[in-house]
Parts: sequence; structure tokens; C-alpha cells
Amino acid sequence: MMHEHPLLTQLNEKQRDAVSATGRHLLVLAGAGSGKTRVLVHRIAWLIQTQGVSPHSILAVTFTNKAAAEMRGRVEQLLGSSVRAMWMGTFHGLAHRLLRAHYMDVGLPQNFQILDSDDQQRLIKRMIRSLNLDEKRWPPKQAQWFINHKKDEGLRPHHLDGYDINERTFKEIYEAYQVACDRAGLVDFAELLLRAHELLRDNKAVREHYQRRFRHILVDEFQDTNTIQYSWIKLLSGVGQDQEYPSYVTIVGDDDQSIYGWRGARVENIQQFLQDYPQALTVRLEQNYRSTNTILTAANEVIANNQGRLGKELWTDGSIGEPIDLYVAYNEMDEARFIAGQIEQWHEQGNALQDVAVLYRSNAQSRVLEEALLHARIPYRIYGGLRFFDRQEVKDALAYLRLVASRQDDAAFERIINTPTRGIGDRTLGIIRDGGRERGVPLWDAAKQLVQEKILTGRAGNAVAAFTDLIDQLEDSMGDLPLGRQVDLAIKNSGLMAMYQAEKGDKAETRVENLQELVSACDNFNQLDDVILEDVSPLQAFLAHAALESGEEQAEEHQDAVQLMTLHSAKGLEFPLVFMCGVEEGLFPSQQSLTESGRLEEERRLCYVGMTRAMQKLVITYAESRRIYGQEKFSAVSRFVGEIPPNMLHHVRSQSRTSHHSHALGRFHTGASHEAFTQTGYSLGQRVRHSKFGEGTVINYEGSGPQSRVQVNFDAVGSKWLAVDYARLERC
DNA sequence: ACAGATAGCGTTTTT
DNA sequence: CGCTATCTGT
Repeated sequence: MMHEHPLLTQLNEKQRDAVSATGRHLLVLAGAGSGKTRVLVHRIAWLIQTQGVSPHSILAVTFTNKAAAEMRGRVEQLLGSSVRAMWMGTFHGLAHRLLRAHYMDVGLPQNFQILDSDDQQRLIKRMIRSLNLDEKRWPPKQAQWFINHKKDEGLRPHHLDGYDINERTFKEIYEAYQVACDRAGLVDFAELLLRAHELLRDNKAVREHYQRRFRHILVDEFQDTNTIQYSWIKLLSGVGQDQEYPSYVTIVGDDDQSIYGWRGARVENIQQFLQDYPQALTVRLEQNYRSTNTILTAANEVIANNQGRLGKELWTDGSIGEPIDLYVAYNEMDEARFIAGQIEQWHEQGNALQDVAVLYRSNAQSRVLEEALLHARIPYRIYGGLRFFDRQEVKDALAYLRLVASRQDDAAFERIINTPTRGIGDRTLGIIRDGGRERGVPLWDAAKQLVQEKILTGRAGNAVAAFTDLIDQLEDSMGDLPLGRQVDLAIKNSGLMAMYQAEKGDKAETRVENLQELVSACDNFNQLDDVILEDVSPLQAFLAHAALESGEEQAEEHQDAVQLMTLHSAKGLEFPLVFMCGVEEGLFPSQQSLTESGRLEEERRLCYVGMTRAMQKLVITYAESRRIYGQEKFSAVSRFVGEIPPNMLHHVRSQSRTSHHSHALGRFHTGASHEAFTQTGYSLGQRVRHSKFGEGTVINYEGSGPQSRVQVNFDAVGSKWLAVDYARLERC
């Protein structure tokens, strides 16, 4: 028997099977918490270390930069060396890399720029206006969705027939938009994928080059791939192309965690994979290392209600754990208050706040939660706010850099021509736009020509000339300076910094700080870290970095804080204590999901994802009534709660409800002070002293006997829930 | 050019 | 209800 390789020893049997599979292709169906990333990382290390595979011939694809970074880090840790030759990144990052390397083959200028969705929407809106279409009838948002969706399906305008008026008009917008992008040297996110796909499809030499190079292709979160992404994998692997040496493809995914169907992801790609790659071996990872048995069984029961699953049942040899708490709140304020109270208790018991996550279906729910946490003085962090490179002031600064890097970049031109204001109003800009359209040239060229031909004269002409001079001079003075200095120069010479400095208020102050932070981001930007871009100027590399990684989780504050996020953004994370709130019909599952087919099952998968985030304890809450858009709505508990075996649910009693009235009025329990005294030994309104928190007033209680807790409003630190047995309160 | 009023809209998110 | 994008008036 073969001596077991050290890479395999810390793995379970199924994980080992997956890591060391030698067949041509492999599908790993990896349940939540089953060690998916671990398997992927170990497989790469195993290929390199034991199979003599060169890192140079490995391609690993993820969806997010975070996942890519983590994977690379862990592979390097396992191997004890850096593996720069390996291509590892997001679909978009890798497509971008291909386009930079072959810009000529795909008809792009060398300095093409990337358009983010914000820029894209502005541009589309411009197109709709210039086509003289009614924005009410043809909303830019819908046009954007249409265009991106078509691109995700691999479709160009000429592929569309346009039988009905809607399709015809959107096709027209798509066409105009694409012309504008091409003229301006702009590439949107979907275009990165589509162009790279066309490159591989249409250019035999390029295709075969990469097919020969990448012997092993590994794809993470495969259930999230859309049509073009999967096509891309097929092209690169050479499957069905009579390749002499088709690549080995490993895909990892979980059909039960497919929650991005609404943005074009196709779970069906997993089944399709089994057809397209018939020799593929399937390995199921079903042992869960994360959650208690109770949580797991409940989640299994819920997801079992979906049809057409590939089939997978998670198990654990861990403990049964506590039951799942269910709290029925009177309204969303009550719900939030309950959650804050529970978190306080958890914290009292010596647990970390960062181990707690509060998950919700929609971002709007965070507001009330924030208020409650603020009130209870519990630090929290919200995921998914505006990201650094998406901020207005940062985008302004980047637009200057983009225009320096590419005069064609109309999106950048539009953004900053009058920011800060330099006397170029809508009227002048309109003339430049018309000029550009008539001549079929970028706005920059149009502006210069119009000034030269004295069509733009006087104040407007001078202002436009001053602007173009500013950009030209900026480029001259930036020269070969370090990136940070270049940005600093751009921010200052353009007047952008002065503009924001002149503004008043906290907002403006943050903006100035963000501009300064942009300079330090440049100082810290190491092009070499970004293996993607070699033959590209530092400025160009940084701009691409900013566009493709607009995320970059804002500087991790090291404060111990509760995590607030949507169910979607919780995917891939885990927490000892998880609250799922707003679990009501109409909200979760969402109203819209009930009308469209297939959507309800996706909501159920979302519920499954949420539940399986919890390691020790899961608490589900819902509100009988909730204000939505200012209107009070009454809803029933979500059907998903009904799918959890009743014996695993523990109904938590309301802490402070004898009548609904007391909720409206505040936290004071009105009816039962005698009962409170007999059950907890304290009465409401009583003054007490705590060794750490000082003096305060008892304002609420819960439970009885050894489990009873009292809420004390401390004079110094505000209100806290305390376990009576632990806290050793002194009566005073 | 800019402040102030108002109409309109409103899952989920990455790149 | 609260945000934003657009409109209106100076």
C-alpha cells in the first residue's frame, strides 16, 4: 500500500478522494462547511508536489478577489513558496489579463479603461437621451440590465432579432452604447468576459496557446457561473474540440447554495458539466465541520423541500447543540431590541461580539437594528456599504488619472470636465457631445477641434482650452514620478482637493480624508502583488486594480463588533451565534419571488445558506408587523420556519410584553412587578450595584430560577442584561 | 451655477 | 419613510 502523502493526512476520506483524484475531470459537490476551500487548495498543492504539475500550467478561477487572495495565500502556505506562475484570480481579472496581453487581437487600444456599473449607467443614460428616447418608457436601469444580460449570454446586438418593440429599442440602445464604448476605449465588466471569450473562440493560435499551457483548470463556486463563464472554461479546456491533450477540469460547487440566479448564474451548469465532461468523477463532501447537529438537521429539512437537487445530506459527528430559538416580535423595533438584548447577554457571558452575525434579507432592515445596537451601546459593523473606490471623490480623482492615461475615455471626460466647476456648463458640454457624435471622435478630440476651429469661443472656449491644457500639463508633470506623487499632483493641480476642502461639514471632511487615503493607497500599491499585469504602466495597473477590486474591505477596525449583513453577503462565512431576522412571508421569501418561477426555491436556498452559517446557536426572529416604505404591514411567519422540525425550535417568550402597549411606550414592564420579584429576587425600579458597572435601576427581567436575567439600566454604561446568578448584584 | 423643492421609487451583488 | 435625481427659480 502506498505511503500516504503528508498533504492527505489531515483530510477525511472524501476530501482525500477529491484532492488526489487522478481521472480526467472532477466534480466536487461540497456542502456548506465541508472544507471546500481546503480541498481546492490541497488539490492544487497536491498536483504541484506529487504529480509534477508545473504551477505554470494551473489556472484557478474564483468569483471574488477575496476568495482568490485567500486561495493563493493558502496554497503558498502549504507549499512554502510563492507560486507566481500560476494563474489564479476572478473570471473578470483573468479575462482582463487576457485582453491586456492580446489587446490588438481584440481590437482594443492598449490603454483601454474599465467601466464600472455606475459609469456604465451614466453612459447608457446618455445614449438613451441622444437617441431621443423617453427615459420613462426606456429606463436606463432596464437597458443596462438588458445589455449586461445579453453579454452574459454571449450575445452581440446583431444576434438579436428585435421582433417586438421592446427588444428592438433595447437592441438599438445596446448598439449605440457599444459604439460609444468602442470609440472611447471603454470595456464594461460583462465586456471583459465576452471579449475574452470571443478572443479564445475566434483566434485559433491564441486559443491553442492557452489550451496547451493550462493543463489543470479549477473552478470555485461553480454553481454561480453564468453562460459566458462556463463557455469560457469549455473553450480553455478544449473539451469537445478534438484536442489531443484536453485539460483536466476540477469544478467545486454546491447546487443548494446557488443564490445568484437572478443575476444570470445557472445552477444547471453543474449538470451540463457532467454531460460535457462525461469522464468526470463526482465526489460529495457531506461531512460538516461547522454546525451543531440540530442546526444541520434543520437546514437539511428545509432544503429537502426543493425539487431537482443533485442530492446531498450534511452530517456531523459533533454535538446535538441547543435548539433553534424562535422569537415572535410585535414589530421590527421589538425584534431589534430583542436581538440587541440577546447579544448583550452573550457578551455578558464573556463571548466576543465579532462571533455574532445578524443576517437579514434586505439592506433596509439594517436601520432599525443599528438603532437598537446603538442604543444598547453594542459596537457593530455593517458589511456591504459603499466601497472605497466607488466613492464620489475617489472616482473624481481616478477620472483625472484615467483621462491622463487615455484621452479617449469619454466617461472620465464627462465626469470631471466641470468638477470642480470651471465654467463649462450643460450648454458647452452639449456642443462638445454633438461635435463628438458628428465627427465620430471621442469628446477630448471634439473639444480640442472645436476650440481650434473657433466654434467654441469666448468664455466657454477659454474654459475648455484651460481644461485640456490642465490634463496635458498633468501628464507632463507626472512623468515617471512614483504613483503616489502622481495622484497627489492630480488631486491638487486639478483643484479637486481645494474644492472638497472648501466644503463644510463632516461629509466634506471624510471626502478630504478619502482623497488623502487614495494617495496612500497608491503608495502601498505594489504592482508586483498584482501578478496579472506585467507590461503595463504603474498608473494603468493601478486604475485596473481600482476598477476590478473596488471592494477592498475598508481598513479592518480591530474593534470587537457584531457583524450585520444580508444573507447574500454571508455566504462563505461562519459565526458561532447567528440571528436570522425578518423571517416573514413577503420579506423572506420576498414578495417578488412568489410570482416568478424558480425564485422561491432560490429563496429557500438562501435560507439554507443563512442557517448553515451558524456554528453553535441559531436564532430566528420575525415581526408580526413591520413598517415598509412608511406603511405598516402585517405578515405571517415565513413558510421556511414551518419546514423546520418543530421539536428543534424553541419559542422564546417575549421579554417585555404584557401588552402591546408597553412596547409603544418603552422598555418598562408595566404589569408584573410582583411576579418579577418572586421569580428573580429583584423588582422593577429597584436600585442595584454591580462590581464593574456601578449603580443602576432594574428595568426588565426574563425567565425564572437559575436562568433568570434582569435588565439593569446602569447610570454610567447604560442598560445591560445580566444573569442573576452570575452578576451578584447588590441591592442598594 | 446653485440652492431648494418635489416627484418618484423602493430585493439580493460582484466584477 | 427616506433617498436620489430632476426640476425650478433666482
